[in-house]
Amino acid sequence: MAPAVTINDVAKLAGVSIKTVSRVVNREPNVRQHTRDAVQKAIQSLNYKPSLAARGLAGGRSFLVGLMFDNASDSFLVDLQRGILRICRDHHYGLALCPASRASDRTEDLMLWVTSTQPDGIVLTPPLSDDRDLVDRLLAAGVQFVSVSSAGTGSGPAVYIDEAHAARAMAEHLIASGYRDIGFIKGPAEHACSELRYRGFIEAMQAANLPVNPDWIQVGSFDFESGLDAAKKILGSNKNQGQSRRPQAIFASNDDMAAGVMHAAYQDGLSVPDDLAVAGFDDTPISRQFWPSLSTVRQPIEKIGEHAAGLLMNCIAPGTAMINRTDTSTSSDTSIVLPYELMVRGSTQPAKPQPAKP
Amino acid sequence: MAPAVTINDVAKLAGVSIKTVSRVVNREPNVRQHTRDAVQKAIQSLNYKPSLAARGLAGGRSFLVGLMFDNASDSFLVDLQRGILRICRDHHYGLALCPASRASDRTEDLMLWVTSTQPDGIVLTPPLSDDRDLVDRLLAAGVQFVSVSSAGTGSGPAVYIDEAHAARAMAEHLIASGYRDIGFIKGPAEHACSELRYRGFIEAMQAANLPVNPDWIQVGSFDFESGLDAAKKILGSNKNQGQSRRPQAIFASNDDMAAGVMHAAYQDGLSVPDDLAVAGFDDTPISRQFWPSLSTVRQPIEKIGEHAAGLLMNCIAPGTAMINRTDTSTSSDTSIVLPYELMVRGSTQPAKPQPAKP
DNA sequence: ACTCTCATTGACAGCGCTGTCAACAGTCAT
DNA sequence: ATGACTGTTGACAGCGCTGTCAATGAGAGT
Repeated sequence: MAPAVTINDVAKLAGVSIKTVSRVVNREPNVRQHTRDAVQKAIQSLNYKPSLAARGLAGGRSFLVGLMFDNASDSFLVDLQRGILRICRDHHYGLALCPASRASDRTEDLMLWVTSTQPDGIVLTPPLSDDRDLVDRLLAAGVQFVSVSSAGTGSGPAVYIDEAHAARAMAEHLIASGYRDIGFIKGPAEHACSELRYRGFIEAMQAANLPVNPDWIQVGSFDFESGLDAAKKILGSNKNQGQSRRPQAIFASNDDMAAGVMHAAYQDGLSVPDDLAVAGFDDTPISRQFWPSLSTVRQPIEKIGEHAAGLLMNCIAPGTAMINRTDTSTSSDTSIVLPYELMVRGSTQPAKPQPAKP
Repeated sequence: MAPAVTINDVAKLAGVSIKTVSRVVNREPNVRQHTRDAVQKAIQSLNYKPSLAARGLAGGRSFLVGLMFDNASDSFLVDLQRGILRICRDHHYGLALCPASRASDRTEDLMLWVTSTQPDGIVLTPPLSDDRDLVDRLLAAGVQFVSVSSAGTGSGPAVYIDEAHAARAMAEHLIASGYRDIGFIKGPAEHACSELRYRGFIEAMQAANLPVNPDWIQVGSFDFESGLDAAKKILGSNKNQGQSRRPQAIFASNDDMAAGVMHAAYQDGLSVPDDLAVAGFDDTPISRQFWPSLSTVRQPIEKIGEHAAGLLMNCIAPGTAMINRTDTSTSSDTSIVLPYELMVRGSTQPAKPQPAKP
């Protein structure tokens, strides 16, 4: 398991000291070009790769980034990983996973992982990024971390989109499409974005002078089942009393729950979008695959991952090229707000003509 | 970044040598119970966690498992990760990700990752597990690895389900439901399972004496778009010639492609399952969420991950409890075949009565 | 009592690398 | 020519831990 070829072999072959090889490997300055070339050649010919463990022990850095998550959705996690991995690869960093346990003391567990793995930086995903306790412990431990979070705890750098604004835009789209009776399915409280998305919805409704029917506001847990349940409640809320009133549209605060809504609609024999329009949030793959395809808000998750890792690298791996953050992002001191995109698709576009002014 | 508390601190507090602490930490025998307790107490009170890097360097093991993947589907990857992580956690192992690069020499890249990260073991996922070159290099490097693969290269331990059998079972279900004209969408060639699933389908058709229409056999790449395209070809294959014949059912060899088929069907104004039955493979979340929900074959991916990691631990972390493999699995020498499950759902159950014998 | 065994413990030397610091050019202004 | 400086290199001491091996003590057999 020990690497077949060590720094010693390279040094010998190149006719320099191991320290010089170390300098070349670490891209340190003050090495003559000639020497550098010779070492590079030796490295190439021996196919040398420094041992992470040794570098970690000697240098006090592990060249490892940790990704902490708790119960994240599949596509979110994978997309984020993809983005982070791309940047890590560029910086010769590895990525280690740190799932939150169901144990009694989640924070303690996570911190133990930190002290044993000793990652140079951590990417925190919601809802962990909204967890004051954890963030404080991380801060106290002096570990670099970047939050992927809509609002988070306000501590440390973060990468996010303007959730409230995005949700408001979607709600406005619904309103502009002629829907007046609109239901909403909130996310769980431990996610900071839940409140923000809800706020955006409310703002849009108030701005349009539309009433918000409390029966049509439900709370889910961001998964399909909870969306299904919430939709059943909304759609069936007045059945008992014989008032068959139901909303013309339901805005679910993520796609999985929106999928639940559509499923519930079909179960009730409703057609989407003619009987019920449905909107989601996240632009997970499923939103494109559904029939009709789901209107949603696209978060550039992979990009978010890239920027999060990029911020980490800025602190952690100084001197290496940072990722291009001049693109479409608004970058403040340490935090980055990425643009969202409204994806209007079939689930909110009724075939029958809508009156512009109801 | 260095851990605040080292093995030295523990040793001092417990009044023993660091070697004894090391013994306790590593659960080595030949430590008096009294001593062991004292050390444990010291560890607890100091909140000590050994440094992975130091253990790796000194002991020649990294306590890291690598997960190698290339372009795996979201839910597959996440489920597998979940399973692996559970076992890793139990054995105090970490999980590092190793995505295949799009670089010219994929194998070389992966091997460099191996020599620098020096994982104690690797979980290989398809299509990497079907890559002869890579497997040979791994073998040559003497790295422990477990394949998650239907057939693989036949080298080293593997965990898988009987793909051909499963596909055959699904095809038989379709046939038993009264469908005679059945199309099939194969997976890409670099996945060994593609051939196996196809074989299962063919076997069932032949056993039932049903003809296989070559126009109704297409090849996809396991993603939604390719399923959509393949379905369009199958459904529209004879439109030009005015022969409106199309299959009564399409069996896609994974759920993402099956989603594409359903999407294509809806685009053509066909209803599922009345005009076209659709079956998938994998039981990804989407299959439950679709309307109608998708008949598919459930692979216990998380369990597969657990078993793969378990096999790894057997070689890597001897002495630690191995995972319970007596459950429903058939375990040969080193490989494990897990049971699949046929999930019959709405997409293959026509509302209108089907003649038992057409 | 005396040896032989074996369980228990610790001293010590590294693992492969980096940080520190000293050594030694070469360059330039004086 | 002298000193001061900067750029380039290597010797060496660890990083926190484990493997090896030797030392100790306790019990078993004669």
